[in-house]
Amino acid sequence: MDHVPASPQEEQVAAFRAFSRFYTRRIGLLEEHLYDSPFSLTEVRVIYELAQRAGLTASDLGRDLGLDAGYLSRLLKRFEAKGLLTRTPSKTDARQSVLSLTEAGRAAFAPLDRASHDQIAAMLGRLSAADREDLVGAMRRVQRLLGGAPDADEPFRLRGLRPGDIGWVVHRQGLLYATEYGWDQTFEALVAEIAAAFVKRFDPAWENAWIAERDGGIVGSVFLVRQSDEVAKLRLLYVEASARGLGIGRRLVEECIRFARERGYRTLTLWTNDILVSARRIYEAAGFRLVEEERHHSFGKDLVGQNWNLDL
Amino acid sequence: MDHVPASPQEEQVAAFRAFSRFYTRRIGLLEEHLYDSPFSLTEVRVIYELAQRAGLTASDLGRDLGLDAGYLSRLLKRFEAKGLLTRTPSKTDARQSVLSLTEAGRAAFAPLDRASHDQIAAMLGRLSAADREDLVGAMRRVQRLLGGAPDADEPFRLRGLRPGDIGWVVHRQGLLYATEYGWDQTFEALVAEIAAAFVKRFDPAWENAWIAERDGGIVGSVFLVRQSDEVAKLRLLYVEASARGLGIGRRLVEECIRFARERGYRTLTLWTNDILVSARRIYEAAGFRLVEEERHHSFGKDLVGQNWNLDL
DNA sequence: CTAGAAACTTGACTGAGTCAACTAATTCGT
DNA sequence: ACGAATTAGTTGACTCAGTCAAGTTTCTAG
Repeated sequence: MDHVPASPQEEQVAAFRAFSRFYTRRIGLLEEHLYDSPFSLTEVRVIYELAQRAGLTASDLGRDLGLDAGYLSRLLKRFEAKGLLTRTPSKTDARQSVLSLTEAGRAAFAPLDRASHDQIAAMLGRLSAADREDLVGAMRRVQRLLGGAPDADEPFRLRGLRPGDIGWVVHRQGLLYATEYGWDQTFEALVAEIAAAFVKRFDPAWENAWIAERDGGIVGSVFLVRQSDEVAKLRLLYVEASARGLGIGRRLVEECIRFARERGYRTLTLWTNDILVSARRIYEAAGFRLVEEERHHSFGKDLVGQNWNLDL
Repeated sequence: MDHVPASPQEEQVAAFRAFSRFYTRRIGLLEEHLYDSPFSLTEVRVIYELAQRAGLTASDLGRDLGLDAGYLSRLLKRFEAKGLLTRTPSKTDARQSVLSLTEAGRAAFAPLDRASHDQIAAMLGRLSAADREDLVGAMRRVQRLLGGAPDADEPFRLRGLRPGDIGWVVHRQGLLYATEYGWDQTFEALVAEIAAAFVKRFDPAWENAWIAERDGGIVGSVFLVRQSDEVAKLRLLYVEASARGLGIGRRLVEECIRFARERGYRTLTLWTNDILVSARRIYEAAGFRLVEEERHHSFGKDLVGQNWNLDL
C-alpha cells in the first residue's frame, strides 16, 4: 500500500500513527527486560503506582491504569497475601479501603525500579548530551500536547546563543513567514545574513542575543546589535506560533531594553512591517513609538516597513 | 514518594520514564477503540504489517513485531483458513513462504485502518494548527533520536530548495561540527553567510542546490555556485550522521557533477578540511584531485584547508 | 557429507484479563 | 426522608493470547 499523503493533515496523521506503532514496539522491548521478575507487567504497573502515590484506592488504580475491577481485586488480594500490601478502611467511605505498600512491598519494588531506571539511563547514555536534552524535551512536548502533563512551573526559560541556534532561528522564521505571509526565500536569506553578521561581529560588551526555550526546544529569539554608541537595534524578534500567549515576546523585548539601558545606549530602534500586528502590540506596550513608515517591495510582496524607536 | 531528582541526568531519566508510562496508557486507550473488531490487537498489528510491506515471511513478522513463532504460525493459519492470506513458497528458500493479503484480507483491514486513522485525525483536530505541527515534530524527533526511522522503499529522495531549508542546513551543520569537532559559532555563521549569498544571488541557469530527504526530514544537502564561466564551486556538502552509509553524499556530489557538465563548466572546485575524512572519500571516488593545502586558524581550531578540483 | 542452525509446525499448557452476577455502602431526585 | 440508581469491591466461570518444548524439513558452513 503506497501511502502518498495527500495533504499536510494526512501527513500529520501518518506521522502520528507511525510514531504510535514505533513506540508500541519500543515499549514492548522495554518491558521484555522486566521478564525475569516475579511480577507480571500489570503487577509492576500497579506496584509502581502504589509506590509513587499515597492514599490510593482500588477504584483509583483501576481507573488510572485501565484495569478490570475483578482482575484488580484478585491481584490486590494476592499482594496482600504475600504481605506486600495493607488495606485500611477508608474513613469517608466504608466501601473503599486505602492501599499502601508495606516495607516488604517497597523492598520487592526497589530492584524493579532500579532495573527500569538503569535501562533508561543506559539508553540515554548512548546519546550525546545535546541529543539527550532534545529527546527529553520532545517527549515532554508530546506529553504536554496530548494532555498528559501539567505545564511546568516555569513555562519558558531564556538563555544565550549556542551552536545550532542561529540556523534554527533562520529555519523557523523562513518557514513561518513563507507559510503565513507568502514571503519568498529572500526573507530567509536576509535572516541568515543578519544572524551571520551578528555572530561574526559579535561584541559582548555592546551586543547580546536571547533564546527562549520551552521543553528543550527553541520557541523564540531576539538579537540586540550596536549601531552606534548611542543607538542599539533590536532585530529578529520571533516567537513560535505554538508558544504564543505565554508572554515570551514581551519578555524578550524587556531583556533587550534592560540590557540597552544598562550599557548606556540612548535609543533603541527596530524595523518591522505593518502586517506583523502581534509584534506591533508588544512594541507599543514596551513604549516604542512609530517614527517612520515607507512602502517597499521585498520578499516577493508589497509591504509597509516601519521604524520604531524607544528613548531609554 | 517525593522524587526530587538530584542531577540533570536523573531528571532526564525521570522524564523518560514518565513519558513511557504516559504513552503506555495512551496506547491502551487508542487500542480500546479497536475492540469491536473481530481481530485481536496482535492480529491487527500483523495485518497492518502485511498491508504495508510486500514480500514478508513469517520470520520477518515474528522478528519485527516480537512475536512467538508458534503463536504466529497458528495465527497465520487462521488467517489463511479465513481466506485473508495466501502463502506462496519462497523461490530462494523452500522452508519459507512469502505472505500476502488477499483482496478479502485487504477488505477486512480497510475499516480498521480507517477507524484508526479517524481516531488520530480527531485527536489532532482538537489541537490548534500550531500545536499540531509542534506535536508531530516532537514525535518525529523522539523517533529519530531513538533510532526508529523506518526504512522507506526508497531510502532517500532529492529535491530543490524550499523555504526553511537553508536555515535547517545551517542549524544542523552548526550543531554537527560543534559537537563533533568542537568548532565554534563562527563556522555556523559562515554557513549562514554562504547560504544567504546563494539565495540572494541565485542564478538558476548557472547554479543549483539539492536537498536530500528521508522520511519527511532533511538528511543532506549540497550547493553548486558559479565562480566564473569556467569554474563552478561545490559548497556545503552535508549528510546527517543518522543517514550515513546510504550513498547520499555520493549521490549529491554526482548531481553536482552532472549539472556542472551540462552547463558547460570546465572545472568543479571545492574547499574542505583534512579532518573531514568521510567527505574526502566521496570526493576521491568522484575523481576530484587534491590541488592545494594550507594551514589556517578558523572556528576556534587549527585546521588544514584543502582545495580539490575535478576536470569536467 | 555431516553437524548445527534456521524456518517453520504442532501439542500441551498457563495465566492474564473478561464477563456477569452478587453484596454492601453511598448518592440522587423528588 | 425514602426508594432508585450508582459506585466500590468481590467472586466464580471462562476464554484466548501468548509460552514452551519437541518435532520436521531445509539450508549452510566446514
